[in-house]
Amino acid sequence: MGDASGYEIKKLLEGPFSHIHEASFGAIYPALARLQEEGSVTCEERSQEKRPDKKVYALTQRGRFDLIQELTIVPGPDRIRSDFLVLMLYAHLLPPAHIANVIDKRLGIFQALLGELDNENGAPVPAGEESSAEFVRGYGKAVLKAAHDYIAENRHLVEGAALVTRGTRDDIHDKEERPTGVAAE
Amino acid sequence: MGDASGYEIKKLLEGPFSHIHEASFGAIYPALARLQEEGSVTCEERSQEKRPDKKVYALTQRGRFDLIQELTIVPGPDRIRSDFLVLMLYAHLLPPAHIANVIDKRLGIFQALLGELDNENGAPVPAGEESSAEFVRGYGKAVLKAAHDYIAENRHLVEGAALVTRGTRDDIHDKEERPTGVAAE
DNA sequence: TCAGTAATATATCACTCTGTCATATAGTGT
DNA sequence: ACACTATATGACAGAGTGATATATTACTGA
Repeated sequence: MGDASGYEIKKLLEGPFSHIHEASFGAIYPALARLQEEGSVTCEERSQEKRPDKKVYALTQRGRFDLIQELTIVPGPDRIRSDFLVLMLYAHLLPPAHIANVIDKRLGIFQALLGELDNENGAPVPAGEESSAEFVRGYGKAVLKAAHDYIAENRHLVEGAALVTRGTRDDIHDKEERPTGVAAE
Repeated sequence: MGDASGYEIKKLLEGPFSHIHEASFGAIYPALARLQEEGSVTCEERSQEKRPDKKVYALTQRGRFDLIQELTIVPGPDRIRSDFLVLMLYAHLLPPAHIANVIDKRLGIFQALLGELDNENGAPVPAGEESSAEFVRGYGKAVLKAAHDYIAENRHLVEGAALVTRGTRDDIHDKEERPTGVAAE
């Protein structure tokens, strides 16, 4: 979708494409180095004023061909890891106030992501790719909205009177948010 | 949610909980061994007729306490990796027939998963946990349905006349499905 | 009858990727 | 002055994936 540096790729995967795929710097930088060695991308070092230098990578003919080869698969099911849903599954073990707090934060995250997807300026799309990008953005919006609305309408199922039957739980307070490379707040 | 062997845990994460979390044997078996060493679970070896022996693990008091500690976080955003959406993003590079094939398969996968979530017998839930489990199952159904319906209504955006401008693409045929530990077909 | 496939069940391991830290520059807040 | 945020690249320990190995039982077609 155009030339980019490793840092720029990471920002894209945190922003407008956060509902598609994640990747850390530890994946991106080694991958770019490997692709350059293989001749799939070229690298141009650009010095910037007021900012550190950056390395802008561009797809070669060979890289474009390899990309198309890689895309010619029937993709398997999406891979999901949701700490939120794991927590909800055990909501009955935790104080209702904590669950309510988590749900409020979650609804906020979803609204923020929806706002980001509505913002057209998020990711400028090259000509000829608009409708693919539109499809993917719409998909994200549809799924995010469904999740948001479901939680808002059904939160009573996990916020109801918790059945506390086992375990010493006088000392439960909010822990630090589990860190993820994704900044969504 | 009850005693289980490593194999049974894997099957749960492939079936009724596939929209929550994934884990491979390489994660599950070492984790169970570590938990046993730490005293969070006990292990009972059971010999079975007509089947290989299995090791059934059970949570201890200490394990239950540690679980609650682990759950007392504000979970970060869900982590998603969708080869399907990556493919859709580059749909314009591929033959419309291939995209149509992929979309048909995807709609089938979603319908199969929805059927699995509708089947109450999928995962027997212990008393007192029904409404948490119901919330999580309903979440999966809502999100899956939204994705399915969005794809069905908007597939024209990626199946339309592909703008083929670059690359040699006379030799594109279906590749093997990318393998994942999850059996969803 | 016998090979091949599949399901059940546990376990190990190379390799990839994540999460964290290190390094550097510059702006912004307190 | 010190902390924090943002841009930018990279190294590295450890966690997890995907593949493989092993073993038992059952089914299926040649």
